[in-house]
Amino acid sequence: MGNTEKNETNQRIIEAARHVFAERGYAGSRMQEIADAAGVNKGLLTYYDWSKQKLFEAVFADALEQFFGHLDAIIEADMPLINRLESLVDKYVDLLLANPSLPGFVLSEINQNPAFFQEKVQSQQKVPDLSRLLVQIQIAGQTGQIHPIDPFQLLMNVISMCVFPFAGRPMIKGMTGIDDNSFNHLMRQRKAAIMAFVQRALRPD
Amino acid sequence: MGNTEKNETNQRIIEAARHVFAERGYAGSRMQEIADAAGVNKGLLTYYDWSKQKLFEAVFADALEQFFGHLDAIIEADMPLINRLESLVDKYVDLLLANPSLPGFVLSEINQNPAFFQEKVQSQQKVPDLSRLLVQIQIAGQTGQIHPIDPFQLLMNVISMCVFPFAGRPMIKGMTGIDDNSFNHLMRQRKAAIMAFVQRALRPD
DNA sequence: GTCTATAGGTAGATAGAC
DNA sequence: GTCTATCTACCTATAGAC
Repeated sequence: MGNTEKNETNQRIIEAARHVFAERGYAGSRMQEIADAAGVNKGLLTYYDWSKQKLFEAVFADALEQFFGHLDAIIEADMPLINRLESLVDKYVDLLLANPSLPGFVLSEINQNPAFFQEKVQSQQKVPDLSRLLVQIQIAGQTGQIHPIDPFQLLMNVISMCVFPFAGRPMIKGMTGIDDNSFNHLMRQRKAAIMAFVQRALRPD
Repeated sequence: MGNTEKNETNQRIIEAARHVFAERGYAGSRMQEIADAAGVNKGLLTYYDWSKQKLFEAVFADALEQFFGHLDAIIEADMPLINRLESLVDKYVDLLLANPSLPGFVLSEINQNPAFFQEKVQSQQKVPDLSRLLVQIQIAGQTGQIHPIDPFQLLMNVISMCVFPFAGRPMIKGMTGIDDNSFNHLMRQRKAAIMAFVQRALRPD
């Protein structure tokens, strides 16, 4: 991934690749379409030393970084469980509002090539360590701060509620007939809706 | 070798296509791999009048039917809201346990080809009408059966919590290192976990 | 019904002109 | 740096042998 110098044309190629790969997936993308989207000739992709595989790895590594990177910061910070969950929902939905195609892209590619993701997990630290958060949930249950709950299931609940609507965005848009603006509006409302839901479910008897 | 054999071979082709398309997506699938998975020669695909597109449409229509079909039955039935939600979670997680690759497949293809899904929605009744359920949630809130909640957000919460872990199954398996058996065990526990969570969140003050 | 061989088309990559 | 032309490999589909 050494091709990230400031060359403007090269940046346009990377941006175009990000867009095309996110829309069509790796297998469905064509170098010709990436070149067209970048407004450059296909031959230039070779000139800038990009193969399809290299372009994808650059774009996908970046997507994984975005998808998981924000979690780390939230998990490392020192705050009470409810605030941490609130911060997670707030920041995560904001991230997805700014990058609505991210979940669909990442989930599709991981589904279609689990081995590639497995490598990333083992070789690098692209994937956050959730154990601290899981322990905090366990303790909060034991000390009566929240109603006791299986930490894994709570975390899965919160992440599911944040991410799924974006992963299923074209489905939701298709079924309800709403446009991008209405969808975004619903998702901004959703931040408060999720937290209200979680807080009611967690509040001690 | 009579008609029975012909049907049997054709059936093996369809099953193989279901498997390969679910794993690799439309663009990443190869007719050769489908033939191999079916244990037949590639030329037979033409003999049984299958093009790649035809095979995919057959398999995908079936997947949509499974993904949405069960919702209809639950929505049509006449029961109190909480029971209906419980029935939805119970039946839906069971369906996904039996077909774990279904969400990843359906969501990937809809993301990569929204127009195709849009057609299905408009032309046919493959997609359930959720309005009855939304109205029931609204009324339950107004009559004090449950704590008032935006019906869309509640429905999104419940569906997200059921479907997302399966859509992200390779990711979850990769991050936690668990195998299929452990994953299935967690998802079976999850049915009760989701309903307990929802019921606590919805219970009136 | 099933196989082999191949036609026809397309996509990734690159050499070489400018 | 950018474009045109082309090479090579692969993929869908099918004709024809058995």
